[in-house]
Amino acid sequence: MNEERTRLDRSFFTRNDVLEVSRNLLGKYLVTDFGAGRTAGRIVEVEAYRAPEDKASHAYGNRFTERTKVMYSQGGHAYIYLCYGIHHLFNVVTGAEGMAHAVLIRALEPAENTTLMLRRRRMNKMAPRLTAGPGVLAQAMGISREYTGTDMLSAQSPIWIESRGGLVNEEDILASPRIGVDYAEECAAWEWRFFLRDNIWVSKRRGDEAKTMNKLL
DNA sequence: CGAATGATCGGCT
DNA sequence: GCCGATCATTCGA
Repeated sequence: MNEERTRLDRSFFTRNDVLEVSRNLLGKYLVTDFGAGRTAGRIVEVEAYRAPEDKASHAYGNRFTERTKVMYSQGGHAYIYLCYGIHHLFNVVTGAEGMAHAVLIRALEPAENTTLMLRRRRMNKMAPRLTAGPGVLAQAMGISREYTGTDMLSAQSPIWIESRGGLVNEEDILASPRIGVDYAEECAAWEWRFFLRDNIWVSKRRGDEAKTMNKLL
């Protein structure tokens, strides 16, 4: 098995098709190193947010505020914000500068230094709740909103994404509506959540999983 | 300046 | 399954 580690290059992120970038992120590795030890996880669940027409996106209608300005930067930057006053959600900015597309990373399969990840989550043993969900995976990886705007293509970035050689088969990628965007009217039905089939680290929420499986199989 | 609202989670029933 | 936590952000007065 080819296990060569290669950081994704700028052109991976600057592509305009955020749905394609989202699917391509499955199977890649999110890595952090803040000096106290490196942690890594394989990306198994993502959601695409496509500005400006996507009502679920913070940049819907090209809304530009202090928080969302990061979304307009060049692909490869990190957009991190606080959700429900508690959880830090990590997104990858994609597209050219000026396009506010983003991919929310929703779940990871722990891959490296699970000891440190468990400690950050104040957990004693391995369980899906370590990294199955956007808020908990950020906590496990040590990611907080102070890193929003970080260019992950910069050599000194403490957060980056790399390939470790394994490929994902297209038929192992399932799709469903995105989680928690019921307010987004017609956009709420768009099946822009992508996840790996039969992977125990994919987040469990709502009963839409079985329906999606039947529909796609 | 005040009020409403989340791209959620985990504990409790 | 339901519900409370908890606060940055946003928008309107």
